Amino acid sequence: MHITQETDYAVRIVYCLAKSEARRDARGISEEMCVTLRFSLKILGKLVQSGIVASYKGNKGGYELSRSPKDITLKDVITAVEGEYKLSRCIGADGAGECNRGASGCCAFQKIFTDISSNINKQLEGVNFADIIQNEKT
Amino acid sequence: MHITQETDYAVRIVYCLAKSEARRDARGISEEMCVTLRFSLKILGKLVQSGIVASYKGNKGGYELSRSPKDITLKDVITAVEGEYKLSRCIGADGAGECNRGASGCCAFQKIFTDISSNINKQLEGVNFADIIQNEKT
DNA sequence: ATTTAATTATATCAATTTGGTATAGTTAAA
DNA sequence: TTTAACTATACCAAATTGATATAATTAAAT
Repeated sequence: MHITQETDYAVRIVYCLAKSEARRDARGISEEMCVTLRFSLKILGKLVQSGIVASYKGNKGGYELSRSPKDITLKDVITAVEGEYKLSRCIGADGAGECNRGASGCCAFQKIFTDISSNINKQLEGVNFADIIQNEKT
Repeated sequence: MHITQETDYAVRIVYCLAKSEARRDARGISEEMCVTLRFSLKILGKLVQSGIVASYKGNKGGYELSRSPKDITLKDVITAVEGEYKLSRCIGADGAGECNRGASGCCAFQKIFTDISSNINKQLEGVNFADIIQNEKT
């Protein structure tokens, strides 16, 4: 019932890129965020795949955010690393049922779990990286 | 970023006891909730230890809720099985810092993670088992 | 007292997830 | 052509999770 270490690192990496406002290579990011280079590379790969980060190969290559920090939310990063959030396995990512308890393929908790998941998702969507940087300054 | 299978079972077990309004033995509960007897016993042990459920040994023994369903929330059950909820390991259960990033032992995310954790906790505290049973009937 | 039907404590174990590493290959600027 | 980057794939070990086993304890009923 918490984000994984890997996701925590991912949040810090995105934060680092957001603050840098420049292309950064994996080595620099990993040193600044105190995450091993190889693990950073793995996480950066996931962030690239999900479209949050753009990568540039070759000499002078590196990583940049692919859109403005204000358009990247905590939910985006969590989803990129862990997949779609849901409270219980018994519900699908879209809120539809996945468990088969009860004759109707439905159970007492599907709606409740779905509602809570959706509220938590809204929470996570409400925090973007421009805000995070802004808040830090105050 | 979701509740474990064990917690999901625990929620169903508490729900079962809440609906029964009578002393139930582990075998009956486990059959009704489709959880193996032994695993049910383990979960019931945690619920007893946390004070949600009362146990009675010996012949005609079994389990009952130790207080009214309306006074048992989803958060109570999740905490009983998984321990206190927090979004990231980098914050303590009380919201105090546990990580040591940054010179001051503080980091850009401690406040944000703490705020979100506390909101999610409020969500989970807002759902009690009397409501769950009530909702099901409509 | 004895039997029986229950819980309890402790220990163990296998499967899954998580955290982290290694290697070989690809790309593009200089 | 060299070099400094990223990429894809695979692998492995530690931690967590899900589940089981055994032996002991308890209390009602006979």
